[in-house]
Formats: sequence, C-alpha cells, structure tokens
Amino acid sequence: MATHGNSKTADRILDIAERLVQTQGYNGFSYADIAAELKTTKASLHYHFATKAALGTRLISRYGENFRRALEAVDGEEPNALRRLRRYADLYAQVLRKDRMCLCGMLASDFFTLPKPMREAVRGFFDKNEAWLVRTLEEGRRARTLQFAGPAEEVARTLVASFEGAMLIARSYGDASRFESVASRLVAQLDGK
Amino acid sequence: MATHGNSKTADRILDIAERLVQTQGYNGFSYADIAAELKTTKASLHYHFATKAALGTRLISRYGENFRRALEAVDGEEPNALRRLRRYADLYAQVLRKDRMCLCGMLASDFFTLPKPMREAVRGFFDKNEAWLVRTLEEGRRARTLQFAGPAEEVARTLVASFEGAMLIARSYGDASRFESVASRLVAQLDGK
DNA sequence: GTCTATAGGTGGATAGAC
DNA sequence: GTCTATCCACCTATAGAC
Repeated sequence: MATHGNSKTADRILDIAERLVQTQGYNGFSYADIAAELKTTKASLHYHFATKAALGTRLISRYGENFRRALEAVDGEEPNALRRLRRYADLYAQVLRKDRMCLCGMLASDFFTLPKPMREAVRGFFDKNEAWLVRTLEEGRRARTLQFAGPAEEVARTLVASFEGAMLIARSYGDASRFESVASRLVAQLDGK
Repeated sequence: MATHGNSKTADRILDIAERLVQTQGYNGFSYADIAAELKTTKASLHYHFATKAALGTRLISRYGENFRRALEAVDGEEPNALRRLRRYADLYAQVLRKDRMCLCGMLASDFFTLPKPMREAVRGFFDKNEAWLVRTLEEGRRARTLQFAGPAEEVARTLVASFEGAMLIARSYGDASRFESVASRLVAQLDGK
C-alpha cells in the first residue's frame, strides 16, 4: 500500500498534524514541525504518510468521523432539538477554547492550494454538517421547540457559515466569548418559545 | 527608508499580491509569483517592499482604506439604514464574485503565522467594520427602519462573523449564491418591517 | 529602478543502511 | 520502522553592476 497510516505512531502524527493545521493552516506547517515535536525524523513520517496530501486527506476523514460520532452522541442524549443545537454550538466552542480553528474551516481558507482529494473531503464535511442541521431543524419545527421561516437548508447553511466565521474572528482576538455570544444569539432566534 | 512602496509599480505589485493573498493566503504566495506575473524579478520587488511583512502590512492598510471609502460612499448615497446594510453585504458579495475571500478574513485564518504588525492591522479592520455596523444599526433602530433585541455591538459582531464565514464556505463551493442567501436572510431578520 | 547572481535556509520527498 | 544522507525545488533576502 502507498501509506501505512494505521498504527499508534500514525495516530500521534495525526494528532500533532491536526493541531498544526488548525492553528497554522495547511501551508503553515511542515513535516519538520511534526518530526521535531515527535522527536523523530522527517523520513520516518514519510513511512507512515507517503505524502503531505495523503496525511491531509486522512486528517479530514478522521476529523469528520470524530465529528459524526459527537453528533450521534448528541442525538442519543438530547431529545430536545433546541438543546441539540446548543450542544452543536458547544462542539465548536470546545475547539475554539483550545485556540484552534475548525479543521475544515481552516482548510476552506487554504482551499485553492489544496490537492483535489482534500478539496472534496472539505466540502463533504460541510455537507454532513448541513445535513445534520437540516434534520435537527425540521424535527424541532415539527415538535415546536424550534421556529423559523423558509427552508431548513437555508437556516442550516446560515448556522454553519456563522459558526465558522465567528470562530475565525474570535481566534484573532483570543476571546472565545466572542464566539459564544454570536452562537447564543443565533440559536436563541430559533427558539420555539 | 526601508521601503519605497509609493509608486505606480508599487501599486501594481500590491494589486497582484492582494489577489494572491485573497485566493491563496499569506503563506500560499511568494515574491516569485508576483515577479512572474509582473514580468520582473524578485530583487526588483524587494526594492519596492523590503520584506514580505512590509508588503503584507501595506496590503491591509490599503484594503482597509478602500473599504472605508466604500462605506463612506454608502453613507452618502443611502439614507435608509436597512438599505445601507444591504449595500454592506453587497460589498462582500462583489469580492466573492471575483472568487476571492475578504483579505482580512483570509489573514485571520493565517493569523498565528503573521508578524505582529499584521495581526494588529487585521484586528483593526474588523474593529472598523464593527464600528460602522454599530452606527448603522443604532441609527436604523432609532428611525425604525431596523429592529433587533440587545446591544447593537452583538448584532454587529454576528454580522461580521456570519458574512466572513459565508464567504469562506461559498468559495469552497464556487457558488456565490450561497453567500447571498445567507446574507439576505440575516439582513431580512433586522428589517423594521 | 531593475537586473544577475547568490546566499542561507526550508520545503516535500527518496535511497538505502540498520 | 527508524535512521542518515541527500536531492532538488523553492523560499526570503541581499550585494553590487548597470
């Protein structure tokens, strides 16, 4: 196979790379950065992930999978759609409190410098977010815990965009509360009262 | 002096660099890219802008100045605050239709890799956006062309964050209408009826 | 102001020993 | 799996001729 990225070492590489992409961007980190932190060599990293593009693609699929699991947990634990939206917002806030940007929000800004497989995976992440939100919004509207006008898809896209943008800007101010006040306001507007 | 960036050539350099930053990010372009497009040499660029940081700082101040002028024009031409917000949103949409991200939104994602003077300038851009929005929102609320609950500052921050995020994501889909539907929805929510 | 040439460093990636 | 050594392309930046 081209890449051996399935070991414990591979996971540690992914952990470090993930943090570096979320803080510095895809073009702002290098194999040398990871090697220094892992106290190994660049050559060794290339054994686990043959190319930076392969590493990047794996990062996105792992991040998406973790996000999917987190949303599944929210669905399982919280029957109220309004409260599920608050939990969704808190997933973003948790990332921000680690001084990180959403991995895919960061990659969206690097979008036109990314290899094609990574571009498609980034869009896929947003699509999955939107789909979860549409389900949640429609169910909440039916149950009257949420209210909003127009297609759920439009509201979902507004939420994803606003949350990503609020993270991006809050990070520049080192102030997570900037995200939280924006997120609270947007979710409150959907409250079915 | 350290830099001679005030000639017509300097302006052409800034035009090219601006587009490259808006599409590829600060770490995604080089003096070589500019030189190739301007059909000159990297050394010649260094005469106009001694360092990449100096070029970057100048880019932000010029972008901010142009934005300020655009907002002044909106203020002069449009007495209705709701319509001024629509014009504000359209300034973003115009950038996006050129397949570009907002310069400072892009730099916000590169934030922790930027030299300190650039970081401060990026925050300054957002501050000025927010201040203009606060003035507009408060005036619209007084005149009853706008309505919203809570501090204008919170609404202003929500708008900046949402517009930046909507640009970021719309660009990944190559679909400016994704921005426009989000922006329309957010502005419509403020309509004083 | 623009050029050639080059310095000194880092990028991603590979060969081959162990 | 990890290492040393190395390749070559590219990076920002400077020296000095024109």
